[in-house]
Amino acid sequence: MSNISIYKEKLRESGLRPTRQRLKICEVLFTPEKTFHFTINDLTKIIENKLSEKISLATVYNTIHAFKKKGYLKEISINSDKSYFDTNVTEHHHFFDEDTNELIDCSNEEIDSVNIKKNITGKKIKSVEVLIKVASDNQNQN
Amino acid sequence: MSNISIYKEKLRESGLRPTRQRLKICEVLFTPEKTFHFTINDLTKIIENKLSEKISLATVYNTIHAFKKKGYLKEISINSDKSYFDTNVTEHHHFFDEDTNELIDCSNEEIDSVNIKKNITGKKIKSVEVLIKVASDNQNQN
DNA sequence: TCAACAGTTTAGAATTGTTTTAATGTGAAC
DNA sequence: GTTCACATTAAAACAATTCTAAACTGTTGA
Ligand SMILES: [Mn+2]
Ligand SMILES: [Mn+2]
Ligand SMILES: [Zn+2]
Ligand SMILES: [Zn+2]
Repeated sequence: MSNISIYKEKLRESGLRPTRQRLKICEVLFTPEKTFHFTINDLTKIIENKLSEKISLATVYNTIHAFKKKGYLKEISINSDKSYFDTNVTEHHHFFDEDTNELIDCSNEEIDSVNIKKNITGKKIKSVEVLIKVASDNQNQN
Repeated sequence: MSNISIYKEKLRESGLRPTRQRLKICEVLFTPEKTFHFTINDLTKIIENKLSEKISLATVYNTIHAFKKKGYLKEISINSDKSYFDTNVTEHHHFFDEDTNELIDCSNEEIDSVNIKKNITGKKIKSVEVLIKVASDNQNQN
């Protein structure tokens, strides 16, 4: 039950050579039945610990950026410390749990579509996304 | 026509000593009639070029963080490169112009209030903000 | 089949934004 | 004025990310 040949094909279609490293990253990102959010650090840890593979950090960055450029990943900015990536590439909203630094999807059905009355002359809307920051009720929010 | 004594008072009320550096930063941030968005780099350039002052970078960071903590500034994350700050501390939404990297306010009257049907158990909503990315119509959006 | 080459990986260096350190300076209180 | 906690500073440290340049590898096509 390996998706490797499927990933090989997808990569070739995209003009990316199906290298060992890229196939491994495809497996980690696209085999799970549910989409998820991750940082580069998360991903390298999965590769190193769970898979006992060794892929250089530069390659992880290269690959993630290549996948993002092809539209297979989305980048999400929550705080300026680091980037989050999302294997759910549909337009959708997020909860951000400030206690755990965790992103949680909020589908479009769970938020009424945002009605924007203003527009910027000469500019086209590329995306509309809602970010809902949440935290434990009894929190010391300095 | 100087607001310095007002800023001095505000700082003292906040438990912050009204130092020369903080007063100068207050002037830059809070004297303009309109609120605005800036990065630390923007701010240091204003201080150095327009005002020919010299405030150490660490002090700029210290002061901005102190002002944020006191609620006089908001931090906005657009991309992970750098932080944006906002002298408009009310809850509001933003357009982000991908051509110019410019933030534009979108008041609550210009967006219908966001209706969220989902909630996260045990978590309280701290903020709900919409980010609308825009770009020139005829753009090469790789 | 295999030579050739463009694309890819890699370790490490460089860069950038930000934070920390530790020494020096200064506002406020007495 | 003296004192002390708070603040400023230059420089070092740090963390995320990007760049560099050399080695490697998938693919092409002779
Ligand atoms: Mn931050
Ligand atoms: Mn970025
Ligand atoms: Zn998501
Ligand atoms: Zn704003």
